[in-house]
Amino acid sequence: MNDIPPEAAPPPASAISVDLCAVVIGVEAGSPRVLTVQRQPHEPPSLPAGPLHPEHRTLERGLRSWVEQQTRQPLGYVEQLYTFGDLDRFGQSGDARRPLSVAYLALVRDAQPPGVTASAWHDWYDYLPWEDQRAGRGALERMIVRLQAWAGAGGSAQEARQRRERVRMTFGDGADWDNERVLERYELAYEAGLVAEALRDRGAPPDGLPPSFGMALDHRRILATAIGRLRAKIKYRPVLFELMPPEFTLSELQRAAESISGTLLHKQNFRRLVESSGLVEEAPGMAKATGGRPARLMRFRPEVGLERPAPGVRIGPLRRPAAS
Amino acid sequence: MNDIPPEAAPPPASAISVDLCAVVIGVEAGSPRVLTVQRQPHEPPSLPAGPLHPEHRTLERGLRSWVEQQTRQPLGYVEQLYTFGDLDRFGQSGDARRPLSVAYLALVRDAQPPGVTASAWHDWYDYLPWEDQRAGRGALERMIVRLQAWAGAGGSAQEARQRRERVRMTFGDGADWDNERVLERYELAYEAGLVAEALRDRGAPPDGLPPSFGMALDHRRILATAIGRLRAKIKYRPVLFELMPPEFTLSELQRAAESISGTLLHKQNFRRLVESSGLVEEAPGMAKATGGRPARLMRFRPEVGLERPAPGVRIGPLRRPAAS
DNA sequence: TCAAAAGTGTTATCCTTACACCCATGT
DNA sequence: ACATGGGTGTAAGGATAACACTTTTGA
Repeated sequence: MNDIPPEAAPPPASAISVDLCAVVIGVEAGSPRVLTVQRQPHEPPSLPAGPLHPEHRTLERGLRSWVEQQTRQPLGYVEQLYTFGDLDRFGQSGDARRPLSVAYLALVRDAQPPGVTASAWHDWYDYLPWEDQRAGRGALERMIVRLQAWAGAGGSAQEARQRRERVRMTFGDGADWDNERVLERYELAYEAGLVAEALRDRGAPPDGLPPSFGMALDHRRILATAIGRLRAKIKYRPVLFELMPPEFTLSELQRAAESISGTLLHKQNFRRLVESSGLVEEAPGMAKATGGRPARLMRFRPEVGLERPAPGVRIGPLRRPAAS
Repeated sequence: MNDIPPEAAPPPASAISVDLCAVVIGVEAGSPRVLTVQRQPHEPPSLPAGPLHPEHRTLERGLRSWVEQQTRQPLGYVEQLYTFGDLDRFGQSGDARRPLSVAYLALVRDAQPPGVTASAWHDWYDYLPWEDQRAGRGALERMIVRLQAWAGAGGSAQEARQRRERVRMTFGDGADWDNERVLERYELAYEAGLVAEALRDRGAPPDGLPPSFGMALDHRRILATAIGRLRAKIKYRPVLFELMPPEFTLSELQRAAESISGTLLHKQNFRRLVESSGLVEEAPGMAKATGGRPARLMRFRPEVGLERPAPGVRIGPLRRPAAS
């Protein structure tokens, strides 16, 4: 009547060190930023992170305190992202300590003040250039060419066909781009040896120079997870406003949505969807014109959380892409 | 130029014991089941769980091995759910060991064979009765009455109004039921002292007998998290089929969807949505009739993963509820 | 007066919802 | 024959996507 092995009842203390790790995201001047920390000179940047301490009353408090210590950046919205704990996270390093990392997504309104620390904001598309389609599909298509080259090389014809199909499915062909599958694309690029971390982790030379900057450990994988989550979430929760200043124009809001989603949006319909969503209201005053008619200032209606369960910013149709 | 505190660079070994914990879900005879383990006689049931060991190459492998050891139930689909690590997870117990649990959602096709172990399948609505609207809104409305009583008692008139509004928002009024907010409802019930765990954790008497069964530790909270996730996910990924046998009728599929979502669905449109989704195809043979015309057997088309990025079962409109 | 950006109106199309109805089997 | 569940057709309504157009500013 009881097959539970004896060890199961009182768990033995399997000592494991646990890290808290943050993907802190902001939008500045229409470009999406991620907050990084330079732990060693001439090393790839890290995400802010630190060990979970017994004094941390909750995981989130521990995370906030590490980020503020390391970057002086106060956090706004925070949500748990994923827990990474596979033994080969950083490749077959001989490190016996299992590195368990609880990763968080954090959003801030004011992506401003690096300065005093070794932390800095970077455009996240420096790390994942193929995720940015706003200026055309060029970077994506160059990536697909490299991936198809990898898929076709080595292995049986059967395997090559499967790999090619997988590239097509993951990176999309033609208009079939799913902007949420960021992690799957990163992992395929990693597997294909087209990101610097793959080289580092397995000591094999990449197929030519990688088209992007690397990060420490598996932090770029964590970043990809965060971007995918955020792209999905702005569609059904009003998290986009967590990235905006208190007052903004609809164009600025659209620019932020475009930064996150990596695509251009159709202006007229975006405006209509936002205005009819009831998420925003007019604020007094106008934006100073930057080369055209001045725009109404808008603000988020904080009551929405009380009125409606779970609204998001309906993003609307894509803008017809300019000739790539 | 470098404010990072020295301790941040090489994380000190903050020894923390890490558990893996599984919400294993199956559907049997149109009712949704969760797999439990009885660790002690006359104690509330637990979810299968065990400590993460250094030998576990990945978290998921560790989880699978614990579940199979404790329940002999092989797992199918598995995904990470959430990591629970707040110090007061189980109330202010004096336990100094921080209990960090990485919880997983697992789906199985054959919710059959308990037998040999101390494990058992339970209808998950035994633990969260207000989440089941298939037979009317009775249980929900009884819960709302209790919650409103709690909201009105104690504190200022201002606080009472806020609590009442929160109950209305979380549990919905009239047709405004959001079936995904399972965790928020459980947490409000906990806060109101209407679940047994609240009593246990803070030693205060509940307002009358709780309307549901309890579970060990915070396992009912983890169950609520899993149900919310699953309810959301069947709408955009084909996970519903992970709960079905290889061949099934559309009615059985609908019954499963209803079990998960806790609501009745509109038959004709459910069928049409499923059939037009391309997720299923006809299988040879018919189901043995159970009181009407025999139904076509259907099967999931496994190729869909290769063709389309991320289809889900469009659930369609609710069935007009029978007079409650 | 022209470029640039803000902002409005309207229409075709598709998807969702709802309703009505027919079909095949066991008792 | 009739109850029960399986299965199909179609029309109304609403949301979306696409298009054309006007307004207000700075240079």
